[in-house]
Amino acid sequence: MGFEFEAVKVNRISQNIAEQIRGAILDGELKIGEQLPPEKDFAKHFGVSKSSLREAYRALEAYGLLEIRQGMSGGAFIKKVDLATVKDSLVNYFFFQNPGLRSYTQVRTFIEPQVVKICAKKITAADIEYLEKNISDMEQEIDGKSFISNLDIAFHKKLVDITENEIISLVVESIQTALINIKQIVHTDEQFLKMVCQGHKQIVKALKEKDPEQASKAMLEHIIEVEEGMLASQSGSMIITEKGLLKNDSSS
Amino acid sequence: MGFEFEAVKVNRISQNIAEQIRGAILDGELKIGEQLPPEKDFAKHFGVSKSSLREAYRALEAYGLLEIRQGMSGGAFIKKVDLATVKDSLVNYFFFQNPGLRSYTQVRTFIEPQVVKICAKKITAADIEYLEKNISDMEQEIDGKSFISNLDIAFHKKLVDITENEIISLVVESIQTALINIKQIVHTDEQFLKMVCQGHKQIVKALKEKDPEQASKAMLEHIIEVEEGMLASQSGSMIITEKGLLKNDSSS
DNA sequence: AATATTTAAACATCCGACTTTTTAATGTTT
DNA sequence: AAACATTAAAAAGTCGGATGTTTAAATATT
Repeated sequence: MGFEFEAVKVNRISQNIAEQIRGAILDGELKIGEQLPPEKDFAKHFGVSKSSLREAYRALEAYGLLEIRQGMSGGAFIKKVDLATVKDSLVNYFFFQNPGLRSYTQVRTFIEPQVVKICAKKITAADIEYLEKNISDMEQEIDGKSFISNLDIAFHKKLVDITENEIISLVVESIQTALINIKQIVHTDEQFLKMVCQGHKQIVKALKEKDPEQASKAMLEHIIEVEEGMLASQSGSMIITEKGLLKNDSSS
Repeated sequence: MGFEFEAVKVNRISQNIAEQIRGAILDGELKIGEQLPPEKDFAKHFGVSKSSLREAYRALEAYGLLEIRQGMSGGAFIKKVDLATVKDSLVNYFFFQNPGLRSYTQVRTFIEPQVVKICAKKITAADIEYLEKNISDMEQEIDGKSFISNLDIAFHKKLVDITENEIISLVVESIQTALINIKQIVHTDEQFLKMVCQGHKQIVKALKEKDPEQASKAMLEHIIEVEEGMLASQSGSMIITEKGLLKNDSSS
């Protein structure tokens, strides 16, 4: 039959409750901001102990679906899952999956050139001003040797935000977040950073001219340049594994 | 300074422990499959109660980082975060974000035409066989009026799998999962499904001819056709909100 | 009116007894 | 010896209630 049986999982009370509540949210029975009854009452309502209910809450909190506030007018409140939660989840996934730099670059070459095509049509004067300030800030940081790579992310984030497509934002930002870990290790040098600036300038130039094709081309080249720069530093000697995210062949 | 202060968060014991364990995993101190000490011992080691430790476990389980097994040789084991966990997280996020069909389609038009370009170069005879069987299965289901839309997902999943890029797989599959919810509501008719089949056939035809441009073009057309089909059904009368995923202006 | 104190609601933590699940060890039967 | 059944032990799961902590609202004080 080619059918794969799946391991039947535990039937923990807390899990059952968490699923019920999540289900109620997805069914629209519970809405954002709505407050659940106090632990004691709610536990009694389910016919379970307070501990079990609390364990369910911890899981729902981890999903980003619930916020618990202590104190007098506190309680458990249904919460909209925020970007940070889902990004964390993606970072956890990528940590184990550990895709190569190649995979990240490939996705970026798929998406970001298309993103700037749209930007070229929708971009406003204020957007351009923001991007140009971003670039000059970055140049200053490079001169001051105090580069922390947030401006790079902000630049790309700004572009995807212009598309007003939440899914694209999520994907691009998550990849950026995952790439930070690699970048920290690769320890980018001044030359590399100047190259990044140069790439950004080309992109903005094309956007100012409202030239989608040119913008797309500039973005594609930028992404590939960045990858090559990172690969070059990687092959070079030192691999500072500050956060242990890079597995090394030499056993510690 | 333009600096945004963030709300200082709770300092719950369970959260502290969960972060410590997550940190140890991300730092490589804890590896996949590794077993944590028994609840009682571990709680004592942290100097906290069993309840607090257990609450931490529930959060880590939700992150997909931990698996708890009951029984004699059970315990808490470090687990690799799996696709299902991160997909769930994305589905939760999309539920609240509730992006329009337009957003989904846009991302697909960015990614999937590029995916089949790569497929055209890497595809094997076995892959083509799989895809053709998928299409004929789908045609049979349509004739038998028992369409459940899993074959459509399998078709697109197969294509992204050929790229061997885990990130693309995750993105495309998550979008497919999110789209299921919409599709269920839109209640696709026979004509629509036949159109889907036709689109798939065009794609496979181009892939057999190893023609990247043609494949890309066929995929792009397919995605847009599907969107138009879905929009058409949406504007048509009935909106069966089986799972309440579609907010309706009429209050119940 | 501003400030300080009290109060009460709700979550947070702890503890210890008890239950259930699961596997391994042991015993029993054929 | 092999199959099956029983027992034992380790570990998670559940419970309930005592106690602590936080927070905001109510009250009292200056």
